[in-house]
Amino acid sequence: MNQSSPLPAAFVLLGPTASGKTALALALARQFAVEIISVDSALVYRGMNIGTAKPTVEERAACPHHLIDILPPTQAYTAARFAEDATRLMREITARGRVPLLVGGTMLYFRTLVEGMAQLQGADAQLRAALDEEARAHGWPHLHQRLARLDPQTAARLDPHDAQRIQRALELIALHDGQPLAALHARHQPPAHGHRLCLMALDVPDMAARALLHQRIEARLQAMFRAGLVEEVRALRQAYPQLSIEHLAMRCVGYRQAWAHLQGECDEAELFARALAATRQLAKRQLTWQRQFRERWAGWTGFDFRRDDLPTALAAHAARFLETA
RNA sequence: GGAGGGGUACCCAAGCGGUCAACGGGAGCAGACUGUAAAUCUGCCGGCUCAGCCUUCGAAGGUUCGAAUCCUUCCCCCUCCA
Repeated sequence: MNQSSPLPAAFVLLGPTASGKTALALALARQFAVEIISVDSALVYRGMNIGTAKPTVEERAACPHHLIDILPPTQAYTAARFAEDATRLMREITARGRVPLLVGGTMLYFRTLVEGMAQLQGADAQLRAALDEEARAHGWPHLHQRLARLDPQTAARLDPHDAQRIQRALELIALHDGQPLAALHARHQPPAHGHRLCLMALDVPDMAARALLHQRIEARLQAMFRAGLVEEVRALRQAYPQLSIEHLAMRCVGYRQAWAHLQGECDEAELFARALAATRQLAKRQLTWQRQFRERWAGWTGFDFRRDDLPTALAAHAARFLETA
């Protein structure tokens, strides 16, 4: 990279669920020649529109949108796949003379985008099935003990009940000839997208702001129910007979709870209460990530999500970023 | 009016003379997080000048060395009979 060709710019907009990202992204799209890349593990699935608060077809007509509706809910999308897709799309968009605008709330994906990730083997369905089987028989603490023999360092930092991470650790070790995770993580690769990122975040800075976010979440969930969230899940079950609660798509907030309701596990009032709590908890975890990012990433700029001048404030910030090449 | 059941911390709910600030679950708050991440997991969770102290188990009295647990009266809720 020489000084006469600085890295092209990309805009990044992240925030917790229901903080207003979609509308803001569209506002930016009116002022800049952008193409939007969705950074969202749920928007990738076709047929999941209401519960994911997916931008409507009309909204998406305002500018090109990517990584939305790219898979049926029976398939799995992953962070690694996102890293590949986003890298490719960012280059393509820049080559077209536009600016990539990455918008969403899947914080692991953002971390991959900014910090990169290690070059590792992907999921191995057979291996995972075998480990699940063992866990059912003996429990995850038992598998954690095995991990302690194979990779004491990793076992020490994982809780014996952290099913997902124990499984992935054992999977990785098996796929990499017994190498411990520390060695594998040493293969960490910086991100390959070749852009300098304008990091803009929607902040929820105090408990009063949190209370407002909770109100918005509840209002939006009510709207989702009125719009037919339960019917959407019912339709998915009919359209994809093989679809089960095990599929990643059905682990999404709202869908998982609606699934339980359709199985007769709870009435609609209970469904609503559970989905509401799950959404708030999601927002909370997103905010935990954001606090960490704020400390870690240079150039991070937070905006209180309650501000009523957000479109102009973000546009001004983005314009300044473009100028400081 | 009569018979019975019940009122426990934000919610549900165990406890039924001491080991109870009170099992458990939910909610909430904080945190972790390297190819499942809208996932998975952990900690805290009455108050305080916090190895101790203070105020709690519908209310008020009482019994007892000691009560959420026993007694009395009162208030409220539910079921059945009238």
